[in-house]
Amino acid sequence: MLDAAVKVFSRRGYHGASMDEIADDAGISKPMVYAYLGTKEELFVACLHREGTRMMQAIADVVAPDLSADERLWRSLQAFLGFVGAHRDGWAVLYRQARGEQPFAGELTALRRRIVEVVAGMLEHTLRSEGREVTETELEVVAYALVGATESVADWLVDHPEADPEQTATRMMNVAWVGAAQLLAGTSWRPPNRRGEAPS
Amino acid sequence: MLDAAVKVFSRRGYHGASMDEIADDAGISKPMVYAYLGTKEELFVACLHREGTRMMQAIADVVAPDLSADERLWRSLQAFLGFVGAHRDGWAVLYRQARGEQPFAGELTALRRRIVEVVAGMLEHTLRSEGREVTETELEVVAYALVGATESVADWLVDHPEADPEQTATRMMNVAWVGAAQLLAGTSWRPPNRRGEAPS
DNA sequence: GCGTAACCCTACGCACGAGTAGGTATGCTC
DNA sequence: GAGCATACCTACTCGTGCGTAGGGTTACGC
Repeated sequence: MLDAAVKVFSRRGYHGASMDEIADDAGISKPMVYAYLGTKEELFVACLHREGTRMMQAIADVVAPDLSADERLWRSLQAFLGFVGAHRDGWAVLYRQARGEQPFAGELTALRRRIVEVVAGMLEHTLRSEGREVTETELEVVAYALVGATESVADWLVDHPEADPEQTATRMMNVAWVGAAQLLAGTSWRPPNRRGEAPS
Repeated sequence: MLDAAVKVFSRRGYHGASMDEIADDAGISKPMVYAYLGTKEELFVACLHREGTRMMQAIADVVAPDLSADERLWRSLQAFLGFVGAHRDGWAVLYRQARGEQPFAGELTALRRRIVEVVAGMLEHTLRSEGREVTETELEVVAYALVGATESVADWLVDHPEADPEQTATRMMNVAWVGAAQLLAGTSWRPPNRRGEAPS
């Protein structure tokens, strides 16, 4: 039944989806939806939570803490893009719909923050183990960039059903890791002849 | 007057914003809004177009075709993040609101596609000039990743008003360019001991 | 065969907000 | 100062869609 809701929400958006259509799609009538899932808002939150939990679980299932950083990143990417490929509707709800709607933006931000923190933590751990220091903000921005890049690629994947998630993950890894590896190794880019702007 | 609309749309979202509130915020009454800007949908599209055009213009103003690839990327990033920093509301409308609403998602996708194509074109030009071949899809995914990373960092910037756009651009450049430069140089990452998956 | 209870539906009330009709003030022409 | 146009507002209509009230149907107990 949540499946029907996710499907309709993903197609129409939160406001565009009518409870009638969801009920219709689920093969039951509206009062039943209210009886089982509560109001529209609660229903949407339920969808959000289920999809969010599923996604996090899909990643957690394949990531062991004793793996190397690049292996963990690779597995996460694989799991994540595999998940998105298999649950395109769910991802569309999470990523495209929930972000704009004020009542739910908070939920989403929290989920996203957890992911960013995991990525930042991974980077930080690797950096510290090599004795390099780095500011909190610096890490956060890099983590945001990596997460955003991945989300964007996931979005691309949703619109290209013929694409192979695993191959896409490899491509993504090329951008993320080859870049990150350089950063971790201490390579950094600096602005050309202007007022020097130390990257903190 | 469009400023008021953008402000309200960014705070409430497309559906959440009432024409009354927009009119109120602009200091005029509702029929005036209809007289000048037309229906709510037209009004939103007008906002979208203005912000989109402004953004593209801000970037076009600082990018000359005779610059090196990294210089162009750097200037674009600077201009883009500077723009977002100066027009947080506008960016919120473009990025957070318009994406989810079916009637406008197309507009947005078109804008985004143009940006992705520019980035992909830049990458391709650099690659070809070094004699390397690469598939269309490969380029597209990398471009999507870079664009998504930048959008994500822009999003971060919106939520951190105290951050300096230029410094953030430098950080972003570190991720994007250091990674991209490696890719351009031919370095690539491959999955560990599994069924070999040539990155095409 | 009649009470009743679980289950589900059709059909409605009601609020909210987009878009408009009709009226009022200000200024300009002659 | 009468006629008229422009600029704007208050106050309405009307559609849409959330949430619910009240009725029908099936199955079981007695």
